Amino acid sequence: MRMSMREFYSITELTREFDISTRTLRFYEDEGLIQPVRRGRTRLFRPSDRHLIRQIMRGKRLGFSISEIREIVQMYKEPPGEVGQLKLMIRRIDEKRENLRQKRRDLEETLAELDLAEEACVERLAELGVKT
Amino acid sequence: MRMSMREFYSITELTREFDISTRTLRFYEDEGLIQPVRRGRTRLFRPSDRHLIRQIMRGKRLGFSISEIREIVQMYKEPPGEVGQLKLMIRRIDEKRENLRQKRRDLEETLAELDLAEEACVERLAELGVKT
DNA sequence: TGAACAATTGACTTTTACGTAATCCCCGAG
DNA sequence: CTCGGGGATTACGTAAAAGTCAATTGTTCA
Repeated sequence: MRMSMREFYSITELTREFDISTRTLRFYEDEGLIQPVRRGRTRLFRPSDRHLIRQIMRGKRLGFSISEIREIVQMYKEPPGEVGQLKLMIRRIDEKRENLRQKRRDLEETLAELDLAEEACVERLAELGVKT
Repeated sequence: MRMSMREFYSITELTREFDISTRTLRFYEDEGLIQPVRRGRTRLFRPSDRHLIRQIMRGKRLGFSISEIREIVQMYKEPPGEVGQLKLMIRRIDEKRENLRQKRRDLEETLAELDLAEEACVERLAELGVKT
């Protein structure tokens, strides 16, 4: 049935939802990350555009540049039809995954060190006779 | 014993080890991230500076800005002596950890989608009669 | 219909994180 | 000595990713 699946979102709706500016969304369109349709000159964002924006924001939070994000969203799309292209795509996906696994290691290490730092603070507080 | 623990590293040694430029290391010093000692005007990097650089690079890979990295390395240092400062520090550590956990969720989601994308490619290859 | 409001476009500005000379100092080898 | 290499400083340049501002152009609804 897919009720309540809206057909279009306005640009300001999405800026509010994702807490970004219209300038940013237009910038992403210029960069070819999203292609909202138009009614006259006004942009109409489909659910698929919205989903893409969600993925873009995720990429941003992970510190990827626009061009890296462009590469990643390419990977999510329909696989190419030609064998060479497919193999290339698979290799690039593997590279990205390796990249992400490195980030995960970095992340775990950082979290571990922050845990230690917090422990040290709590201990210090205890020494000063403060109840946590 | 701590044999083979060198006392100092030169700037070019570290640029080679971390694959960054001297400009970058001087920039980090200007930004207050590292404080190598000096012999005359020449910078001498201690093992602790080297360790800090390692942490900085980790922060970079995770997409943190210089000021975020500055905040993080503050947290690794000795806990402050005053109760108010300690409590503040603990709150900030918690915030960073929440931030990192968000990154981890983003990371897992991205990895999962890349897995799907790769599967799709492999399937497509199989359809085309290519043996993986 | 006409004022208010939402969107668009284009140009210019800003911030971050360095890159890139240009020039100078110091030191050890030949 | 002297010169070549490593290091320092100063200052200007730049690419990425938007922010900001101005001038217009629809759009709506009282």
